Amino acid sequence: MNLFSEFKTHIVSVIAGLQADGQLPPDLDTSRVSAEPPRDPSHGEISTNAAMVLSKPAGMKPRDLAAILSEKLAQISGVEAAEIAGPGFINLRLAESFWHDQLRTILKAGVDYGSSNMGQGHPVNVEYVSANPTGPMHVGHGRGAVVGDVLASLLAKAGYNVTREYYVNDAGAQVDVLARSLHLRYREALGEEIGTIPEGLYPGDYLIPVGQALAKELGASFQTAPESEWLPEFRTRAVAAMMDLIRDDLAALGVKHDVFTSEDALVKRGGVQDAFDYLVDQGLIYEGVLEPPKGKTPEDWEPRPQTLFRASDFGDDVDRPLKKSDGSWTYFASDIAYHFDKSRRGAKTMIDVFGADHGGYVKRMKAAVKAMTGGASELEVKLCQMVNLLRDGEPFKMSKRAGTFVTLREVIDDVGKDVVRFIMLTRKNDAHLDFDLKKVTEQSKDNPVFYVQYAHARAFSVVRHAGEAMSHVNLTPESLAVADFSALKDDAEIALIKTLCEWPRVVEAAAETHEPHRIAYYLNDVASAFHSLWNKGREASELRFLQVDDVAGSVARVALVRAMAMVIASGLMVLGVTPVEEM
RNA sequence: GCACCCGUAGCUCAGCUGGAUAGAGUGUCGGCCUCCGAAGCCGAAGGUCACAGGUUCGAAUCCUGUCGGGUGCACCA
Repeated sequence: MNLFSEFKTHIVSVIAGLQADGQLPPDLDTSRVSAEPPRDPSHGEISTNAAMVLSKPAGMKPRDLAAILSEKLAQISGVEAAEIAGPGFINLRLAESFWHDQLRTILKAGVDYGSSNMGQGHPVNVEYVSANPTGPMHVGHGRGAVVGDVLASLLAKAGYNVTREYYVNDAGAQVDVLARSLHLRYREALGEEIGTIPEGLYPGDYLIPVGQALAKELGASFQTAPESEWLPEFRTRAVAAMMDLIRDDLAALGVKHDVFTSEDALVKRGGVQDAFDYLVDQGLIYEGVLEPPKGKTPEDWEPRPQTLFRASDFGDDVDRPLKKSDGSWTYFASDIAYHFDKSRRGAKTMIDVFGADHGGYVKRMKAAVKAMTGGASELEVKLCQMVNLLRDGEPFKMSKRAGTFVTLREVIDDVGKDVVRFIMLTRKNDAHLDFDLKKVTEQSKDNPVFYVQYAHARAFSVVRHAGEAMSHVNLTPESLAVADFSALKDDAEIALIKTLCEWPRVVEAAAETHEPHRIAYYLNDVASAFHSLWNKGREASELRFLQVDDVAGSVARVALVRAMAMVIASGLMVLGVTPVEEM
């Protein structure tokens, strides 16, 4: 519940009252009635379209209806005036004391301000990262990791029951490749000359220490053994080592998961077979031959009978194979089983955060979820576009030679996790993101992280000074919350309170649309409003936060500053960024 | 050829899920530090919201088509 939805219920009840009086017809749909902040601040604080939306069904002219409504709305507590404007908007102006009360609410709630019960404990499963366990994370993975992690935090703040999940793709041919690559490094550690890593294997240096550890532990027992003897062992160990690596990267980025689900384990316990059987029972499986893709037929294309799932019955473009020609499961088959599993574990809403290169995969996965759960669970896929690494405006050169590429870890070590996390949210997920390693370390206005952090640090600077100048006054949030705020009456001061009051609404809107980047933009707005007020104090001395001859006013302004810092901190906590008190 | 995403100021992008005169940052130009942190602020300039239709009180937003860019397109994961 936020300020604006509260007013919407006020407005709806006013309408209901008019219906009871017979002034309005009984059957009106109020679902499209809105209560929003108007774009132009001169239009007041809350704007409603009620008269325009209801005019036609009520059989009245918008402005006539607005006249009736505004008279009643003006009587709501805290409303100073209700004005009719434009085609029939009703703009509400709220009293200064109303905003002062809101400020008290913020100070009492602290960083919990903005928390909501909108989700009502609805179970949501957010799957993110799910990087293949074949090497360390790269920067693109990092974006998905941050988007997923922050989305999960955001949903939790909005009252959803969130499970954070990582799907470990530890089955399939890629793990064989990894195991062979590791075996080579193992032999290398035993003193063999292995030369250059053959094409098709993973050349990265990160396997060298793993090979050395294995050589030390196992000795030469697998050095010359046939592959069939060592492959299972090396698969397990390689995956474990890579997951350790990835977990380290995630920890460095501050990204958390509740559950790691293993694809291999899922397959071994028969999960895929179960899901498959279910689809067979539903009559959604058949043997068939797919048409070649039109326009661009692969050179090695040949008609091939396959075991197909009727994905096109559920909105996909074509039916999709679940078994390869050798009879083994496709990745899609195990992914169906995996999502079925998540659904059975209680997820009513599933959100997958993928890279944009998985775009072609979305329809079939949604189709599968629809088929498997009969609509009981819903899947949404967030696709994250590429990250372009730059250094001072120039594209960052990545050398794939010898497997060296810019890892996520290198970037984190370079600029810090807070910067990485914030920058990853400065674009909506489906837009390309330029990440300039030089600009974000410049600690200037080029750098949105520092703009927001600076506001927080400045606020604490004021609080520190206040503590020295007014050592006899209790400046804890609890006592500030009951202070006299009558000194807060300048437009710029009230404007800052209004901006702070939008936080709960931002949380709810961002949670509902699954758009975590909105938090970053909002925090920028808060910082801007604060910096602006700060600088006004340079010219208008009555706006300076601390004034020796005005203790009551200074206390009121310190309260405002503290509340601002609380909202910034609350937002940064959702982003997983540490608010700093000094820079 | 098909599917998905995108097209907003010179550049990079927001635009509160249909609202009033479309906003930031950056760049350009001009101002503000004896004073709580100038890592900041204020002002000016900059637009046919790709184009054409449609839906309605009202469209950058929703629908259709066209143009332009990106991504993905049989047993890989």
